[in-house]
Amino acid sequence: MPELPEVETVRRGLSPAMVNRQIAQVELRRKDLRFPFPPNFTRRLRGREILTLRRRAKYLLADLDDQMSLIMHLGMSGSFRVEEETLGDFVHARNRLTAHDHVIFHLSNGQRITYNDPRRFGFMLVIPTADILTHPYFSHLGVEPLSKMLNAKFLARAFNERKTSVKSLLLDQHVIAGIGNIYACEALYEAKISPLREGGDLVTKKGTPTAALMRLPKTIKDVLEKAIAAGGSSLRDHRQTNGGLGYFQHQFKVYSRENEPCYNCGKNKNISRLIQSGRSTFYCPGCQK
DNA sequence: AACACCCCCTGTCGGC
DNA sequence: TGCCGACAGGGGGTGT
Repeated sequence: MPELPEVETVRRGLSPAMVNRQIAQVELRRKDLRFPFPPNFTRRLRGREILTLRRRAKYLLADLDDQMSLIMHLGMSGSFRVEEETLGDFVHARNRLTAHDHVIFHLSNGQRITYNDPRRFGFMLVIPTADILTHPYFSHLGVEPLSKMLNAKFLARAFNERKTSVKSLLLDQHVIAGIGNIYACEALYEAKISPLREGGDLVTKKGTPTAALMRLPKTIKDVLEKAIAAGGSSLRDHRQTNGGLGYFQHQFKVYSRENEPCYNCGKNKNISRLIQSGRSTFYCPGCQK
């Protein structure tokens, strides 16, 4: 589920609850998510203070007070919720747990943070903070799409001579890190670029960006920023940490709108769906060239 | 190197 | 009503 805007929404929701707080206890309600929890996972977190909560691509990184960092990935269906857990409330709190509440962080201030993940594609691990940059999960990640690193010049270099479709390139976390299926579709629509175009086709023979490629960095940033402002997109599982829904799904122009009219072309053209790299792509054949 | 394809897992939805 | 297949926001591995 969660692409960059959803993970960022979660980060902002968790920060007030987690940062400068101590983890009193971590409760695992099963031994694995996508992978088994590493040995001593709970012991390494118990008693630690969380200094910062960062996001890199679709990962959440909680830096601890002992030079270690808790790495969390939400997979397709992970979500967190923050609740009060006073002593008197404890029994009631337990009763509010559901079948897919897999990890509970009990904080020393009486709050608890519960990780829920029906599909269990998410995972958590603890590694030294200093090792994050060289860790296999992070060392090959591409640029942050909301940073200045993402610009037309960068994309021209990354796309040059690539025969891969621009849609697949946007999903490639080695190029840009954090875009997922929804926002790749939406950004290409806004840029009026067909998802079927080869990457190299968006670069001139001189290696400079074409006019179409010049539009793309801004549409990516715009769609991600608007989605963050809306609290992300809630299709099934995504929740803000207070339990509220994101509402960017109401602003989708193409995603999940197969056979519905294009807002740009009117009733002349409908949104199409096709499969690229095994994922659904939604686009308008009328205005995306 | 770069691609298509498959898998992990659970839930939901539409068609019959 | 129930059953069954398709599909879902991610990402890693394999084989070509």
